[in-house]
Amino acid sequence: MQKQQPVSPIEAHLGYWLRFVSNQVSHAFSLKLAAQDVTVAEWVVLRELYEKEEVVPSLIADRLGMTRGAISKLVDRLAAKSLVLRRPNEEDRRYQALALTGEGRKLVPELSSLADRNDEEFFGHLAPPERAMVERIMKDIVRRHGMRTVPVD
Amino acid sequence: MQKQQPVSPIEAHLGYWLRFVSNQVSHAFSLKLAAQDVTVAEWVVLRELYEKEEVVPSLIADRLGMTRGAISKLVDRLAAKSLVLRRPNEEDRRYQALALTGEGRKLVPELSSLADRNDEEFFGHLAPPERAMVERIMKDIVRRHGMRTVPVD
DNA sequence: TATTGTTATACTCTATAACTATA
DNA sequence: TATAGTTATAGAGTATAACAATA
Repeated sequence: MQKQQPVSPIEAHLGYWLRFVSNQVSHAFSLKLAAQDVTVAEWVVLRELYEKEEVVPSLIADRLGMTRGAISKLVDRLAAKSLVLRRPNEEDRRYQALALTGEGRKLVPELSSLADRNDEEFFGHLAPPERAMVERIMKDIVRRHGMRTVPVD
Repeated sequence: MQKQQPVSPIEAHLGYWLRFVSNQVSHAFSLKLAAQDVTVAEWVVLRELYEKEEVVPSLIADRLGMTRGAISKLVDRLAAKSLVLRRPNEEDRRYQALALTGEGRKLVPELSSLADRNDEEFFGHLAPPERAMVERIMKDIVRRHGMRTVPVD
């Protein structure tokens, strides 16, 4: 039996606790979305399209930190579910525009209320100053590290 | 053009910011581990085995919230890298014991220092009371929701 | 030649379920 | 029959890179 080197416990890392909670929150949300036959990545794309009217796939890929290939497959699924449309751009035919269908536009507010409910479930008990402090710290870390893309997974 | 229903911005959810930071922290850590040819899931298993001496795969699966099938494949990879051994149990041959090899045992402290460094990078700037508060809040949420498994992904 | 979007390949993880060896 | 571990299949992500169409 070899000697044990001193190794810090995983629970000593703040990143561990963050991932612990974040994974459970995301998982609980994904279960709620699954009841509507939507994945978290799909939800994020639908949410992006809700305000933007028409968006080019490459732009979505940049904003979400996904590859164009990943977006392409994702849009395939959303189109198959009749939630999103691809419209060819006549001026420059390399481009296309993504837009919500009527069905997709109707679905977003429902999914959004699932997100509200999920957040309330996990963080609703926090005192307002606690909540504000966590939010401030997280935003601060995002800013310090120049994080730009919306988290999808 | 249809009327827009009021939809809360994603940034209004604390879960959004948590996932944002947590994903970046985990991603940065996975890059550090990749330099040692190890994934995050593999690291968690190695870390589990470091203290426990010998562990049954089903127990690992339970603790990490993974299926037995997932653990089986994971252990295949770790065994192929000569980091983990499977030892058949002679008393009940349905069981086996997992244990670190010498190489695996040597590697864990190195990976652990990568974890330390990663945590420091993202949370080192926090004032001790801030850090303590975040940690307390996260642990509290874990306790409230009866979360038991170690987060892997 | 550069860019958009698609497609192919490979890899990690997930989940379900069939399968084997053993008890 | 129940359990431990393996294997197969399918699905959702990731990444890289080749590819066709267009500019």
